[in-house]
Amino acid sequence: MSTDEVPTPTKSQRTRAAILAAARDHFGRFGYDRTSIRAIAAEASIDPSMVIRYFTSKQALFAAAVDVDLMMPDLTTASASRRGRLLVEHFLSRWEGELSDDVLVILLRTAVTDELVAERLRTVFVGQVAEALRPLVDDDLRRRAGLIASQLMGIAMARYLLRLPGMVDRDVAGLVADVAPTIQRYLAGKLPAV
Amino acid sequence: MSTDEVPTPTKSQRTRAAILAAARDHFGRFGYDRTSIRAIAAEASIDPSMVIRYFTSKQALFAAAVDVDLMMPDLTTASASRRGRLLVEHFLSRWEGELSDDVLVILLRTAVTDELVAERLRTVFVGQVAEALRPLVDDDLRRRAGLIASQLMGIAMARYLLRLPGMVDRDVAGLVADVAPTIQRYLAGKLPAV
DNA sequence: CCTGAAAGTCAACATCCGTTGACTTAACTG
DNA sequence: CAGTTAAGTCAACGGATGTTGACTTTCAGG
Repeated sequence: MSTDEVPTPTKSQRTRAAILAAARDHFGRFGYDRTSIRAIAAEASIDPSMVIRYFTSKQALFAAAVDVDLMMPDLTTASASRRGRLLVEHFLSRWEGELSDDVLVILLRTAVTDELVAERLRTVFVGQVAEALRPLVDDDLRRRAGLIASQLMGIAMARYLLRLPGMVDRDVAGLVADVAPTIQRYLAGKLPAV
Repeated sequence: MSTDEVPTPTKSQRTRAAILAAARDHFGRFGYDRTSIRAIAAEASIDPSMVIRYFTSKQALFAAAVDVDLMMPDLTTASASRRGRLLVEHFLSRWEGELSDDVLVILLRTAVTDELVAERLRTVFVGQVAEALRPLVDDDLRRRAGLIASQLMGIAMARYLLRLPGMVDRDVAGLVADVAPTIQRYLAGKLPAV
């Protein structure tokens, strides 16, 4: 209680939280452009002007709603040969459940049409993915991180955003088993010279 | 000249082509929502109402502009061990150059926020990718096609749409060499049971 | 040259959007 | 209880969009 921050379930900044939740829901399901402040306000049972009052603009609301923490697991404690599988499991388990308000999915949906959001996603991958991989990898960090990101994002796109057949009709365990060797090779396998 | 269709460089349905070109350019660069008919008309040096006159609506124009042909190569003539590499080379060479008006990129950009476009992309993958793979694969066609699609789409996202570091700063040959074994395994390698 | 259809222009419509300012209600403090 | 401040409502603004209909220009064919 002493070091914890804001133990107070304080007044009506529950509305602030309600706005954020509604925003994440709408942004996640429809993307930035097709989400209107009016719709967010309606879902939060509040007036549209309040949304602007709490956050200054739609863009600022989006920025506040999408605060990314990939919660990358500590892979150094796992045996080297199992790290690829662990990485795949981490992302898939994160996305299973209802993923509509997963911030990473929101970012993916928006980054393809918004250069500022793309820049943000780049920062996340460099700062969190590449950084988590650094202690495991001695050579070609950027190269390996890029390859891993491409395969993981491809799965997110194919299975969760586009719902491609052949990807949606799989159970998580099977998918992990299929993809883990790929990630393991990108992570620690021998890659072709230059 | 007899069986060829419309050898005539006919009248001003060059404008029709101009509209389509401008539409592909804008849709490809900014996505569906951020492309206005007025902007397309301006780029085609024409009045916005003409765009509607030629195509009935913005949605119909999009549908007409995005007519997808992946031009999948015939992989059966290649030796079985090189087919993965060929597949990767095919897609990468297609996307290198200026890709802004590549219909597949336009589809990718739009499908993440538009369910109808996503459905269309699904049809393309089932009808063209899976179909091209059918003669090469004896088991688990959908499974293998889904895995391949996920890795290839992941590359498109990471390198061309999001421009992730570690993916943009590679030459094509190096990228092909890195990814080819993955595709080869998804295509013909032994996959875990069920 | 005249005519009539095709190609193109112009202005306006209805609608939705983000955002703003004036106003009213609720809640807390003295 | 009075009064100040925060929380919330209401109506409107200016702008952009897709789409429409009436009008004008272009131009081939008799």
